[in-house]
Amino acid sequence: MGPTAETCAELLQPLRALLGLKQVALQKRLEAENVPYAASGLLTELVHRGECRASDLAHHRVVDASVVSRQVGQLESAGLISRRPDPADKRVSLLRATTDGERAVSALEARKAEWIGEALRDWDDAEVHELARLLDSAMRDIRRHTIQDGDCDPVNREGNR
Amino acid sequence: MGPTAETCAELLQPLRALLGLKQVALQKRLEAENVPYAASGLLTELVHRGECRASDLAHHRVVDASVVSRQVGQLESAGLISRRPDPADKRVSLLRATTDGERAVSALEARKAEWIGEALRDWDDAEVHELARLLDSAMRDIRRHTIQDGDCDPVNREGNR
DNA sequence: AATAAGTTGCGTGCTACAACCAAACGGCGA
DNA sequence: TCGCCGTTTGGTTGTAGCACGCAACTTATT
Repeated sequence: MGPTAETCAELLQPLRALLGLKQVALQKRLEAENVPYAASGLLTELVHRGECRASDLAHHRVVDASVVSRQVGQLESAGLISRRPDPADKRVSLLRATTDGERAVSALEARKAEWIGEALRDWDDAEVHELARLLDSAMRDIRRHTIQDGDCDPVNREGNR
Repeated sequence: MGPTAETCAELLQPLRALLGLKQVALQKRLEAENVPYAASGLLTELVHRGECRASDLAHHRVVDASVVSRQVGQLESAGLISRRPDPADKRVSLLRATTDGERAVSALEARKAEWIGEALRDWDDAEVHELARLLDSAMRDIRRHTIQDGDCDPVNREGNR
């Protein structure tokens, strides 16, 4: 038997606060140079994921393929990623971060880690580690539970309002 | 003296995944009836916060006052919140969720908790509780460190913990 | 044929910034 | 003390830009 509904409800408030972090990140200019915020996120994803196709990124970020297509265009114009035709399928291009792109992501993550480190300077290292472990685990479970049976549900997607 | 940079970096990936939850929430229609997603978040904030002014909400959500103004308009049109002139200052109107608004938030949070509960059905209740505790604590510290938070809650009802 | 990857046109939602109004505040001089 | 005027603050509206979804299309795969 899983956790009680009350315990799950305890998660809601910090989760809500967490989603609000996007605003803080925007305010702190936590994005790569020359590319908008969303594209920076895509670039980070690509660096951690390694060479892959655009549709993989779209699926993973739960956005439409057109969104990824445009952001890929921005990143390519900025010289942060490169495309390579897939030898096995001429429709797809394989995306990979350039050296500049990897450098930008490293710098960005360093700034983020520093920011968090300052905010949590009173924490025990083991506690932060434990939080990271639990959070990572929870996100994997939530993603797995949500993406698979929520994804093939075309009735569900009538415009974003 | 605080967590190491490496440990903080461990947080980055789950945090990134967490921000992506917004997309999942949009697809699952995790919003109140008749109001867009962002306004639903504002309504939830208002319910937990109790009666307050628009500028308080703007500050805590780290958005411009104009954004709150428009979302308040949406929520008022939907009958989910009500305004009351502040007797002490004729410029401000005090905002409060209506009974309908509170009902909508309750229903929304129940759906969210159910969703999370299903995703974490293999978890131990104590572990979820521990995650909630750590996450809540971390968010408070990050917020406090990032925003100068003169957290003056004049009418703090309902200690959401 | 039917399906899939990617692109482009178009409409909408969310947001910030600037300009604006009205109320409140703060002297400062008579 | 009173009254006036400049400044500050809460809130609204206009404008612009980014992010996103959907539809339609092209090209390649099956």
